[in-house]
Amino acid sequence: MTTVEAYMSSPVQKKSPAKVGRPRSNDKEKTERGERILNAAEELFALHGYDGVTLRTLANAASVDVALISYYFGPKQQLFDTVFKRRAKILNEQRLEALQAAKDDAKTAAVEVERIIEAFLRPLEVAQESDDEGWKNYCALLAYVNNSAVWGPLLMSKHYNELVEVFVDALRLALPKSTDENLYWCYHYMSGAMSLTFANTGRIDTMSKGLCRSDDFKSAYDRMIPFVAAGFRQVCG
Amino acid sequence: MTTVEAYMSSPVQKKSPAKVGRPRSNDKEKTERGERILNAAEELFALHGYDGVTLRTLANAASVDVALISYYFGPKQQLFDTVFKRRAKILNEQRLEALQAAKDDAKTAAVEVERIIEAFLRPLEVAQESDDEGWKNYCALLAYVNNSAVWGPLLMSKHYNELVEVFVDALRLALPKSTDENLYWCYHYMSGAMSLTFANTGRIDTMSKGLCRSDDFKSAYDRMIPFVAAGFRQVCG
DNA sequence: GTCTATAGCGAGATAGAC
DNA sequence: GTCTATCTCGCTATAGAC
Repeated sequence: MTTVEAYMSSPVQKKSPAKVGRPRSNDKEKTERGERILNAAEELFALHGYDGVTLRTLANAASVDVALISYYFGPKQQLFDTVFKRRAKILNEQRLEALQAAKDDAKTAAVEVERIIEAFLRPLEVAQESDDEGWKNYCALLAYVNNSAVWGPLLMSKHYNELVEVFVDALRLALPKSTDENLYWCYHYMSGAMSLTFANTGRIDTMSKGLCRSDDFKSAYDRMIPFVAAGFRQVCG
Repeated sequence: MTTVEAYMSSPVQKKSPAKVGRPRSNDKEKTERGERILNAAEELFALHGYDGVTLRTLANAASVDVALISYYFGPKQQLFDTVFKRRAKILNEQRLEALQAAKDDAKTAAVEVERIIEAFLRPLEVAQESDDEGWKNYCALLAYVNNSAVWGPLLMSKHYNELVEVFVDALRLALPKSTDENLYWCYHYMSGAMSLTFANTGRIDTMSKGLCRSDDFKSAYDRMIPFVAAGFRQVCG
């Protein structure tokens, strides 16, 4: 626990104050290793699930000794939690910023449904399109966790409930005639559509005989946003 | 393989022709055991995924000896495949029947979008509400497989692509202005919304502070159908 | 047809050498 | 801080007794 927290609290700027003495071979190497482990874990957990990944496979993928994983991150479950929470904060901040920008534009009026959905979903397109492959893997991991009856209740609620509340509040203002029950169900459908897009299984490729591609994120989100917005208006309008 | 196929081809009426001779303790007991294994496997695979279930746990849950699982169903992968395909056929037949009924009602005209979505989704509500708990578990398994980058491409395409084609054909007639690209993406969003509902994670319960319940399938589908139909109209109209 | 016993392997975790 | 070696446990699969 302590090791993990220490690592997570200062993930980048841990370059040691004095760079004068003997050239410690660790320092940069250490954080690099920690990140290699987290990146490999992200990818493998997303692809095979928690139980489908062994610490040995992971160590191999990260080019690191097995024992180091436990040394850095504690037991396997704790590693999983660390991987999951790593990018949650960043993602939520971006979505809240986008929502705030929409609110600023609307001034005193309620923000339009489309703009709210856009603020919620578009940052995910950006993430999945990022040069950092890790974001794509993290989104796939989100799909796994969100659909898991074991991990979903634990991790999604812990790291994403606050964000959901803010967006549901905005949607309530945009759709004042709606009951909360309708709002939450519609949020649920949006979450499902989003998750399957995260999962990036390549199924739409074969289904459409190559017409659509799983990794064509712009196409996916350009259609998902109006689709979801229309659904909200229909059910909650 | 042979054992599996033999078992699957006559799942119920295998009561042996002559019930006259000595009372074989096997017969009924055997199929009961086979079904107990499949039912337990369905439940456990849905909850923990393929790698999260050991044959020992499964044997224990089915009150059966470990060795019997291999004897009946072959290696673990084959068991998984058998579990997955068992209810796929039944489900697809029900959905095709519902679509045919809608087509009959419409006579020469194209079937309405809402009716097509209804034919696609409502049989799933019925399944999830069934007294046979197995259906609920199977739907959760579908959520797992559909979101898995490993199993999805293998099993979904194998057992559900034909059905998808029929429904996309109907939707194409209902929305003649749409491109196929739009149709497939919208199908994808519907599939995602549906999967998360299958997953039955209880997350909407905590999110909505008890206002909505994961296992309130009527509420889920009554809203999902207009939500999805409106989305299709918006993007493909 | 069923179950016991075990082969053969690999898992997670850690003690202790360096 | 890193890695070797090992403990203990559990896995899938099957051979062979009943």
